[in-house]
Amino acid sequence: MKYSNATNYALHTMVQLIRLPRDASIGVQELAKAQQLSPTYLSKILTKLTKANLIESTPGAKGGYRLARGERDISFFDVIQAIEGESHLFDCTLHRHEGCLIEKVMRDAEANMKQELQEQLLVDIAEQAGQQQGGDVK
Amino acid sequence: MKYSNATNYALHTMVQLIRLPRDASIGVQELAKAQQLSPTYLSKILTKLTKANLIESTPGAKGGYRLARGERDISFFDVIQAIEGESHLFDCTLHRHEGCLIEKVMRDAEANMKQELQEQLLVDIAEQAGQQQGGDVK
DNA sequence: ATATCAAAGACTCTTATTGTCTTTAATTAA
DNA sequence: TTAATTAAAGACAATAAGAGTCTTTGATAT
Ligand code: SF4
Ligand code: SF4
Repeated sequence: MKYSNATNYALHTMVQLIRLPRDASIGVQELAKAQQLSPTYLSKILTKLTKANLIESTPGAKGGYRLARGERDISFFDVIQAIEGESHLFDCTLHRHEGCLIEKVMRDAEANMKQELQEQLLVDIAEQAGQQQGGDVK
Repeated sequence: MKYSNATNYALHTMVQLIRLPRDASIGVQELAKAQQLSPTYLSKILTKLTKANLIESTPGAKGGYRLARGERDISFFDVIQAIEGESHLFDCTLHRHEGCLIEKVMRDAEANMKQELQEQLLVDIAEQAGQQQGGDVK
């Protein structure tokens, strides 16, 4: 029970993109290099982020990726949901009783966490995170 | 990214045990029947619950399982942790920078959820849940 | 037309979950 | 003390999900 590595990569990639100069684009090659990650694999992650309207892509020469919205409009939750999907942490696959109380407790707790992650903006950690992640990627 | 079925089974089993008359024991056979689940598989789950000191077991004839502590001392979180372990929802397997801000945000949100689950007692839903789960297990 | 880039899909590899089966050990009842 | 009963442990198989690679297609700029 753990968020996938893809989510981790996505968060880092978004930080990279947020730290990019306004209106600049960057290709998957460069993005992948910073994370020591295969470009084709990262490409899949980027496609998910694109479909979630967090970033936008332009193919062809001088193309690449850039943010699709203001940086103060990008939360941790947005990125996580783009990768992990809409699925719930708890999903009863058994009988699906109407008005299940177990599910309600679990869903409420989960909603709480997601709410908190919705309020956390990536841009708020992007500056300091840059010192870390930009620093010793060996 | 979903809590395992085992966690679901464990929650249901704990509800069953909470609804049991005081100081009565019940064997894995009966517990499994109510959930239409293989006894040997449920047995593994029960062993985890036992190791987490949520229930206690006695082998041999007239043995079985019963609560190991007061029912107001058993939270959702206790059961979940017994099955899922201590692992975190977010665990950076990459560089493990000191004082990572991404991890901090994720861990704080997770802690929030777990705190809420710690406050939710199984006994508080056991009565109504019994009507559901005891009812139409077909 | 050509070089450059993202998107899509088929495919493999690895890991975790789910589940079964068999053996061992502890307890009670006869 | 023997037999019946029950949990614990561990080996094993089946399935599903995640991680990752490779190749093809399609869009864009020069
Ligand atoms: S009580 Fe809730 S969790 Fe349990 S089987 Fe019914 S719907 Fe599922
Ligand atoms: S910044 Fe945090 S999440 Fe990113 S690689 Fe470092 S420790 Fe891991």
